[in-house]
Amino acid sequence: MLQIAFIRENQAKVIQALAKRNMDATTIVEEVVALDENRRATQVELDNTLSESNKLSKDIGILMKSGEKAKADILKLKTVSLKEKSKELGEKADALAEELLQKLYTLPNLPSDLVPEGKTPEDNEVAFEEGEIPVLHENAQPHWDLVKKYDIIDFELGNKITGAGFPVYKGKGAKLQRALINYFLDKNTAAGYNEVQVPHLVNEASGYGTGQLPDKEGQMYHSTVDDLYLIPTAEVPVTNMYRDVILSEKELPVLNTAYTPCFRREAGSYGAHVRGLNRLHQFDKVEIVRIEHPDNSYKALDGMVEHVKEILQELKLPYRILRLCGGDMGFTSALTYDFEVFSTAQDRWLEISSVSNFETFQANRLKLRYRDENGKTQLAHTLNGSSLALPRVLAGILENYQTPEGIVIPEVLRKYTGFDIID
RNA sequence: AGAGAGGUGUCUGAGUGGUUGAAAGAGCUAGCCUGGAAAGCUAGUAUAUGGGCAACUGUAUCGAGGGUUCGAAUCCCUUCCUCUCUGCCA
Repeated sequence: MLQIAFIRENQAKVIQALAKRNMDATTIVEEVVALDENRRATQVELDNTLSESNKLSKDIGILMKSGEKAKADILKLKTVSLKEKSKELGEKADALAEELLQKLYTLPNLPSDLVPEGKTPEDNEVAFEEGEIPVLHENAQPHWDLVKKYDIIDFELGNKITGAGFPVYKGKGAKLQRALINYFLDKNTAAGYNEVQVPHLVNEASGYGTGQLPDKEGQMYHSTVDDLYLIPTAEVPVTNMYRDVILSEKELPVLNTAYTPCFRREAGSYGAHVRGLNRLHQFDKVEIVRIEHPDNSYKALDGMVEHVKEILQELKLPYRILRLCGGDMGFTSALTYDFEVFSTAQDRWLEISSVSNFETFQANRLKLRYRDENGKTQLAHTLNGSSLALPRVLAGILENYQTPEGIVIPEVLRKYTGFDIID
């Protein structure tokens, strides 16, 4: 959530920045500023009224103590109108604050200066590309055929148990998946991230904290009996560990990593691009989350990009990095790099990681702050990235490493899998 | 899930209607003392938000939300959480 004080003082800047998201924010910014002004004026009036009645109450207390009940009764009469007035003003201030909040929820984060102009994924900027695209043998197949051939992932079985998008991993497929999780976690902890295991269901406050609510309400599975949401990403529980927390400056940066399953309803998506592992309702992901000093957050973002790069280099997968354009960027992000692996058999790029700096957007909702050298509290910056999302990495490996003899396991994974080929 | 007890500041812990944002102690910070440290002494030590250049100051907050009252940490209701016992269970 954007800070109202910032919007108030930088209206033109906010409108200009949001234009990069192809959004005309003129009206809403004006509304928000007007609401805020009205709210503050009402609050001042309310505060003054309350101040007056507080004073009277104190006087009444003193009079009662000294036994001057008659005098106290006179003062009591005076408070009646003040009470009515403050009730009215309080209700008005609350209503204005609520309206303001709802409006603020609709405003996405301001894109950083580095974000390229653009409307669609085609406008994303290729920032980096590396790795050779392998030349596959004649009968190369997409992963959805490969997994059947080697009987390592069973989509039908998942359909039977749950429904579409909930596959069953079997045998070497399950082992490979587990190997990837362990490998990713080991890479992350070696890079200084602290491994945590977190709940897979979160409450409403956590959903609001990281910005999934109210923006993506329909995208999360909701257990209505207990009013809990299945996490769409580990980002939600991991970042919310720091909701309402004030860190000391020397505790920064905070680095955490977690493996969790992720649950996404993916309402409205269908077609060839969602075949096989390309889009699932439940998938595994290892996430990295950082809390940074504002001065350091973009350096940290670069560091995260380098870290994910290294993993893909070790896996020897051809990949590229996109700097997302204003139109394709997530609601809460200020700058996002997407990683895509090239699937030779599908002849297309598959998104496998998204690394973002949220600046203070999440911290403002979370009330995640640190104390600066002057002892003042400041909003921290939050960042996160996938390192990595499993299914598409798996798809990339299956498709790019296929040979007539079977699927060769990338070398770095062999000590985790205990086998070097799926045949 | 049922019965009981409880949730107070960084921590321990007092406070059952009246100048209580909150005793006391610990911790922490600064100063004094010391060759240095400990001890001792002195002062300071929540957050949010409004006003003010600032000093300063208004308001709100004692798990959360609502209510009673001139006045609530204290009384009432709802809700969440913790502990003990019983039940169930990986």
